[in-house]
Amino acid sequence: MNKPENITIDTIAEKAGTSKMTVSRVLNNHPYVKSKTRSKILSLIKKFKYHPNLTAVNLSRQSSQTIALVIQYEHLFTTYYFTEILQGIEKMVDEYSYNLVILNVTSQEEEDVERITSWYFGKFVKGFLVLAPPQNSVLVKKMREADVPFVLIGASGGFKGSSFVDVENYTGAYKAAKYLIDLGHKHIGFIAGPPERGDAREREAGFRQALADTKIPVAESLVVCGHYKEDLGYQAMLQLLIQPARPTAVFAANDLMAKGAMMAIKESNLQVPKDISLVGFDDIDTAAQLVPPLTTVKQPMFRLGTEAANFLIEHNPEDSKPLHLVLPTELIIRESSSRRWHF
Amino acid sequence: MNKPENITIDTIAEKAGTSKMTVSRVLNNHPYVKSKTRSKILSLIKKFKYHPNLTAVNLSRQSSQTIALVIQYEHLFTTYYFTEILQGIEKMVDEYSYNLVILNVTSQEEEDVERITSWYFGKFVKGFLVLAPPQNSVLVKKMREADVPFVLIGASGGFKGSSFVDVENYTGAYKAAKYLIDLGHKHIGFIAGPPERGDAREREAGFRQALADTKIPVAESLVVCGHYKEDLGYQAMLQLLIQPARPTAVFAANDLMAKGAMMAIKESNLQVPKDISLVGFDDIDTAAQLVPPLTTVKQPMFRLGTEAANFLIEHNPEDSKPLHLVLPTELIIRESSSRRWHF
DNA sequence: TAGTAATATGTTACCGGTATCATAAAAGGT
DNA sequence: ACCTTTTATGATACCGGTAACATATTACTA
Repeated sequence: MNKPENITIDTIAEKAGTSKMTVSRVLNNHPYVKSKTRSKILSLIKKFKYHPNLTAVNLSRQSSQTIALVIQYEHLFTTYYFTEILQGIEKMVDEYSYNLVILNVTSQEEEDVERITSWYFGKFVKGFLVLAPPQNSVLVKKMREADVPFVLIGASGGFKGSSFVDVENYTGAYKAAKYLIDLGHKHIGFIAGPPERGDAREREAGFRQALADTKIPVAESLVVCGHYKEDLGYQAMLQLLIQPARPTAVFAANDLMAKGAMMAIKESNLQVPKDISLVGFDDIDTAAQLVPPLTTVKQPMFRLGTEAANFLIEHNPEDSKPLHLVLPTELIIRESSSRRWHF
Repeated sequence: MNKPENITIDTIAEKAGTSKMTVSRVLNNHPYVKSKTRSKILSLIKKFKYHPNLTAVNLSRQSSQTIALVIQYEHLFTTYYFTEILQGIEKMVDEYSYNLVILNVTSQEEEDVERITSWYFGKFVKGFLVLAPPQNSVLVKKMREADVPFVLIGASGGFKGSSFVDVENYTGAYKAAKYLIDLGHKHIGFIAGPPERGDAREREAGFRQALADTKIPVAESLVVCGHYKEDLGYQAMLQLLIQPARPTAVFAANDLMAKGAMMAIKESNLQVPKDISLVGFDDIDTAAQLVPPLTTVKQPMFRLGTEAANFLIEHNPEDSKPLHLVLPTELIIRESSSRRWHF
């Protein structure tokens, strides 16, 4: 029953007959170590399966090499683009040899504030990336008050004083709506996202402005809310279809709802785009795989992740101005949209 | 430019005119502190916004109060039930005042092994919950070799020696298939999950056994693979529909594929369940919201999370036997399935 | 070959808490 | 009033590393 002794840096130093400082130098690739000493130590490390105690390392270095991503798990499936952003984040985190942890925040943010910020105050993490917080986020408010370093992802709207990366929701939506108008559509439906989210509001604003700019009145009966969810997009579309003056084109504030809408259209024995043109937003993976492939507004999601992570890691909050980065969106024209044929 | 001094336990002790030990006692609710002293210290803590350095606490206590959940982000959307499991985990984690971090593992597991296990070796986490690893998981293999504490969630199949929680995939699938058979169906299609996953194989085995037990031959042309993905479920169903002898019932190995399948059926102008009965597996949120609501096999996902987390937190690996817990599944009969009418 | 620079290693203090043991003060018992 | 408990607080060492500085060794230069 030999107790698996705790192997520390001292163990290795002793076996190697050196001071622990030399071992530390080997661990950190310091140049001033004789190659013979180095290899001896390395083999001992292997032999004893030594792993440095990261807690001790962090305490000593007074830094953590870790950042946290705060997300609302419940939203995971409506923030469908999540994985791509995450991949962007991970890329940066890898490049800097950082670590990433993911922390959950519920819709009762108040209860989570303490738990989450203590990761920073307790010196566990250098700062936070906050994914798409609601406009009135208590968490963000508290973080700002307490000078916690953070970068918001996709929530430029309500937090002008803080660092954020976001995409041109307004312009993207404007372009999409304008595109439909240019195709001859005058009766355009809109399936909106959740009103508490800034991006959703911007997209709606862009849509409305495009119509306004071309003197097309917005029929309020053609604007319905789908909260970014597929099944609610389906429901919303059904609602649009029973309108006395059915729209000839529909713009959904995200692809997931567009997908639901497409299903509803098909089930009503109508065709996309012959009877109804359909445009989405996000360009999620499945957008191109739908039948017909979905015309949509593409966001540079991967880059959203890299930029946010890069800033958080590179800049310490005292010495730099907040990051305000808004990336362009691009209209991807596929086969779900076409010129208006019927009246 | 007053530098925001680092507030430590010593700062508070000094201001309070006590030793830092007394402050430490206050922080940890030790009874032997005069209430006057306690309240004085508490007010100073508040005044100076003192937060204990968790890194120091952990180093001193030689423990971390943190567990990690390892998931493959890429799978996030096929492991749809993820959020419910997560909520179960978080419940336990909260109860024990633990912390949870989520770590990503890619499909190139080899590259992640070191990064992930170092969270344990570096004393950052007490152990791991591994969500639905592939059957030949390198990560799990290495963890076992290195005596890293972990609990697998939903992967009992390939890892008999390790701790796991899982559900009765085999029995659940058997029940579903048997149910369809009892409804008079003899021509039953099966949409399978990814063959590298144990649960998918068990579900297929249960399906096959039910047919075997009732002397119904399995038509291999009616078994197609959909890899747990919605759009592949759609494709798979289309394939089943062009078979010379169309199935009168289809069992999909998860709800997501069942959903895709339902779409395919509707688009082919057939009706569920009149023309084809449809049964899924998982009972995800949307299952009940489909039109018609989906008959499916419900898994106790929340409990899967609580049990796994509870075991990992409560038991240290040396002193206890591995956990082998298999929770029952339940057939939820809704409206997507009915007696066979036509031949 | 001494003198200086570059390389290699060691010493000490410190990061910010907690555990353990010692000691002081207050409370209780006779 | 004296002794024993209980309560309250302090002193010291320690957790496992790293930073900064000191010292020893080797290599190069004139």
